[in-house]
Amino acid sequence: MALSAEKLTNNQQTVLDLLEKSKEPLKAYAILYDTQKKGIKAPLQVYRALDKLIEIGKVHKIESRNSYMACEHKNCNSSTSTSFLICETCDQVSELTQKNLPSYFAKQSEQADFKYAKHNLEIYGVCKDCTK
Amino acid sequence: MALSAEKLTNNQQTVLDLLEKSKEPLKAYAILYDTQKKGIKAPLQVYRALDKLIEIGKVHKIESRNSYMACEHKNCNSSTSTSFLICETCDQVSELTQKNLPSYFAKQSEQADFKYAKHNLEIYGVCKDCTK
DNA sequence: TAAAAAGTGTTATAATATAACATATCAAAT
DNA sequence: ATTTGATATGTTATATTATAACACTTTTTA
Repeated sequence: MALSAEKLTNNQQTVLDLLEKSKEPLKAYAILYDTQKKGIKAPLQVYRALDKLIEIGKVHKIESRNSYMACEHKNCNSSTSTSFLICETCDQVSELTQKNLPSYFAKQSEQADFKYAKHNLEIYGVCKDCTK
Repeated sequence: MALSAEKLTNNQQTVLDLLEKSKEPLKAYAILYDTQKKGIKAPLQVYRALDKLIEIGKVHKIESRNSYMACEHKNCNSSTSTSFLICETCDQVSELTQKNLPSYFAKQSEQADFKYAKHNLEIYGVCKDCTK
């Protein structure tokens, strides 16, 4: 079955719903706390749901923050590369949608004799709302 | 006193020496284990040394691996942006030295109404040695 | 040389993530 | 329809990564 058509289990859907409602990325134990009323009782249940959601591209991990966010793109089914814009003022994170980043990075990598496969880019700065 | 001329303390020098000798990035508790003979006894001593070394730009953290490496550049005294090439085969990490990355990212960010300050880039792939 | 700043050593604990194992669910292939 | 294999679940325990708090020492600077 194609990844994009994957049917989610209860736990997976519960975690995804929460992340989609959240304005900021959430940490695993925050997710645990917020989903206890939905029957999720242990960290492993959260991490397992996250693992699957990340695998099918519905969720991304922001490595430098140990936090997780729902993918903003419709029907995203890639778990490969990620590019974030992280506001240092309000902690909101958005995704940089730049189709040519991979080819740009592939070119840069090649100059260092390195074969590009995927990337994680975390840009820090100030978002639109916070510059006002 | 200028950062680049900063004199390191014993613990800081011990941790930096170890990282400079290492071929791969090291994890904090690996650093702790390897420096016990030099008098470092507790995690906090490692983390405090790392914090300082990162601050003065001598060490970088690879976020997605929770590991630390000595900066490869001479007299690096910037703790702002980082760009890594991470080999998925042998786990060696090198730094991408690309002067124009910040301006490139600044431009990309601007298109999303985001004010660029700094970045962390982690490129995954296969290094020169491992493609042979 | 006193005050301020930075670092130390130590114990305890917080925060993040995985191991192990028995059981359950579900799709698909006979 | 039923076995089979893959995937998910629930649970307890534990590993890994990182920081808090506090008393004390050293170094820098004014």
